Amino acid sequence: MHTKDRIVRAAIKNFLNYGYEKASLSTIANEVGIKKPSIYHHFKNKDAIFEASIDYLLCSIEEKVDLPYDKEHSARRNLEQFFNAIIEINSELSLLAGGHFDKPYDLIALLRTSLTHFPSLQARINIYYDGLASTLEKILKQGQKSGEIRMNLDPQLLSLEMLAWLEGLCMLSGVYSKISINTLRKKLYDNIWDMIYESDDTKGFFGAKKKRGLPKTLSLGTKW
Amino acid sequence: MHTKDRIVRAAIKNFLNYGYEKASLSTIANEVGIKKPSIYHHFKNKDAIFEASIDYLLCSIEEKVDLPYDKEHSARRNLEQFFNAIIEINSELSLLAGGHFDKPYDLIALLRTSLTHFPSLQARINIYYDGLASTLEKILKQGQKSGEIRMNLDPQLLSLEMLAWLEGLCMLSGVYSKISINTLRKKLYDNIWDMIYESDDTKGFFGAKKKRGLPKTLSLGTKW
DNA sequence: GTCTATACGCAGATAGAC
DNA sequence: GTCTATCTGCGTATAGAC
Repeated sequence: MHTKDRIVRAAIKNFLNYGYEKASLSTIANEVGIKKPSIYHHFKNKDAIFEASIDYLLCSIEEKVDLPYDKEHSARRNLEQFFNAIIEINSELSLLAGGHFDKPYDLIALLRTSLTHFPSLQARINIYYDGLASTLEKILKQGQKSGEIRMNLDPQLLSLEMLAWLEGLCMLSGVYSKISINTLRKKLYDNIWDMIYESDDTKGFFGAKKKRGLPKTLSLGTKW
Repeated sequence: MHTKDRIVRAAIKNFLNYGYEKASLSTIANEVGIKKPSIYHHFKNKDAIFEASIDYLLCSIEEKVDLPYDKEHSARRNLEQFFNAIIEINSELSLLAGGHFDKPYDLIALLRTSLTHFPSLQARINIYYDGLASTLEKILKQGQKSGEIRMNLDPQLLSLEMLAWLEGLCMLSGVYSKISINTLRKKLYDNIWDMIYESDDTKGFFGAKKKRGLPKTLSLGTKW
C-alpha cells in the first residue's frame, strides 16, 4: 500500500475515535511510521486529509449497500440484508477504529460534529442518504406490491423512519450499555417486521385470528 | 443569576456547538463577560465544567419527560406527548446552542464523543436512558392493556426501538437536509402509530376490511 | 519522499495583586 | 471574586538539508 493510502487509513481511525479537532497529525504520522512533516508532502493540510477520509468512508459504504437489493428475493429478506449491511458496516468501522466489534462507531456523529467546520460536506451527506433512502424505498414498494407489507404505510416516509431507526440504533448502542446491536440484531429486526407486515388476519376473508406468539417476558436489567 | 450558573449556561452552548475539545474557556469567559482566569474561581478545571454542564442538561431533560405519562389519557396520546417532549427538548437545546429551531442539536452526539474522555459518564447516561425507556414501556403496556396496541409486539423491545427511532430522527435531521423534524413531526408520529396499533380488522369478528386511506404520493425531492 | 529544526498560535492552567 | 501577567504544552504548518 502506498503511503498516501496508509495515511488516510490511519486518519480515519483517529477521526472516528477522537473527532476532527482532537485527532492529531503527530499521532497519525506515528501510526503510519513516518514523521509529521512527511504528511504534508501528500496532503496540503489537515482539512484535505479529513475530506479524503470522509469521501473514502462514504464511497466504500455506498458500494456495500448497493448490493443487497434483489428482485428475486422477498422484500422481507431484502430488508433484512439491508439492515445487516448497515449494521455490519458500523461494526467494521468500529474495528477500523480499533474498538470492540460489539460497540459500533457512529459515523453520523463524526459527520454531525464536522458540519460546522465543513459546510460543504452537507451536499455529500445528502447524496449519501438519498442513496440509502431510495434503496430502502424500492424494497418497501416491492414488499407492498407482493403483499408482504401493509398498504397503509407510506413507503417514502417509512424509508426515512427506518433510516432514522437504524442510525439511532447504532448511535444508542454506542452510548447506552443496555443495547448491543450484535446480540439484538435478529430480535430487533423481527420486531420491526412485525410492525409493518401484512398479517394473514387482515388479508384473509374470514378474519380468523392467528396466534402470533406472545411477547417473551424479560427480566429487568437484561443486557440486550 | 449567579456567575457560576452563567458559566454553565455559556459552557453548555459551546459544548453543544463545538464539542468538548474545541469549546474554549476564553470564549466561554467572553460570553459570560468575565476573564478566563475568573472561571477557575468557580470550577477546578475544564473537566469539572463539562461534568456540571452534562448533569444540568440531563437533569432538566429528565424533569420534562417525567410529565407526559398520564393514566387518564389514551396510550396514543401519552405516546404522542412523550415524542413531542423529546423533540421539543431537542429544539430547545438547539436554541440554547444558538442555532435554528428547525435544526435540533443532538445531545447524543456530544455524549458519544465525550465518552472516551469521560468513561465515568457512562453510568449517568445509562440512568438517563433507563428512565426514558421505562416511561415508554409503561405507556406501551398501558396501550396493550387497553387494546390500542398490538399484543404481538414486545413492549420492552419496542421501547428501545422507539428510543432509537427518536434519537435517530433528531440526529438525522441534523445531517440530512431532507428531514426536518418540525414539519414532519405529525406525519412521522402517525406513521409510527400505524405500525403498532391494533386495527379494527384484527379485532373485529367478521374481519370486514376497513379502508385505512392510501399512502399519499409525494414527488421525489420533497422537503419533508 | 522523508527527515531535523523551528516558527507560531492558542489551549488550559497558575501566581499573586487588588 | 475578578483581574493582569505569565507558564507550559501541544497543535498545525513551513524551511530547507539529505
